[in-house]
Amino acid sequence: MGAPKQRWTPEEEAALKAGVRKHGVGKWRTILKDPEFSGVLSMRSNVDLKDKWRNINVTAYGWGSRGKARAALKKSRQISRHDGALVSVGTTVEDTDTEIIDAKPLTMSSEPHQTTGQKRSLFRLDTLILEAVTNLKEPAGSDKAAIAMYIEDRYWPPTDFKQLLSAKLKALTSSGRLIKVKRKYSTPSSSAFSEEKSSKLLLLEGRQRESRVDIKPLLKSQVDAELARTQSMTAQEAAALAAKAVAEAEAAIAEAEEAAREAEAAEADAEAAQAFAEAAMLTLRNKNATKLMIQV
DNA sequence: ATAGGGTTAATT
DNA sequence: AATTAACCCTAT
Repeated sequence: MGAPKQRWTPEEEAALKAGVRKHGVGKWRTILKDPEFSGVLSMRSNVDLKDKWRNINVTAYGWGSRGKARAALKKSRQISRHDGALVSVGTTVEDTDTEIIDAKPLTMSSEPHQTTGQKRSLFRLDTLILEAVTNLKEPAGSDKAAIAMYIEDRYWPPTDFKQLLSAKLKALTSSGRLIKVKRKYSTPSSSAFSEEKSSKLLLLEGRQRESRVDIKPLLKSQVDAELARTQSMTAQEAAALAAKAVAEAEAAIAEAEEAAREAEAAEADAEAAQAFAEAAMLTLRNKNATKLMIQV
């Protein structure tokens, strides 16, 4: 009879990720032949690897049942949104491993005022944010990047709505409509207790429960997923993403400083460390995208 | 050999 | 019943 379905073990999954890291996405046969992974993956075929990789990335992005449709939408949006400001990067190909990208693309593009469009999206932004947080269903809450991605996927975003998003998140948090725990936002009802709205209390509670062992693997997997995606991108897409990553990293660093300033000593340490970790990973992601761009 | 669409088994 | 994950099929 047919094979009863072999579920992937964490070891196999780890081997696959490592293999992709070493050989790149799509080199399934190569990964399989590599003696370092051939042992663990001996029960798997190259097609299995491909399929599993697809599943990993789908889940890592919090896609629901309609991943395909959203992927299609996303792609068309990304293609249609190339500003051209980023593409002028490929000039220096040699020893430039750090600041190839002069990132200010997200600030103000030549758009004068589109009152109708911006106003409408602004009006819905509160709702969209809440919708994003609830639909993403991330147990530990969703960070700003995830929320932004969710919104970008479904609705056309204003040229730079990241700033607006930050402001709105802040407002929603202080008004109690969102709970912020370690730079991740979740809806109050999911937090079991709804009456206490002292954000500092929540902060401490969350810290104790998650104990930072929980949060790091999550972030790492997210970054891994995005790294993998950059490897399957075109140079233009990678450039756009890289620029975005730089902007995000800058924002993260700025927020870290802000947090450090206004929090007490112990909390400041934790907050700053977390923010710094995110910033560092964003930077790493940026470097990889840049590297890819050079190769291609 | 790989990517992508599609199907079926398993989880919730 | 709905969602997810492993598996299968086909075109490139």
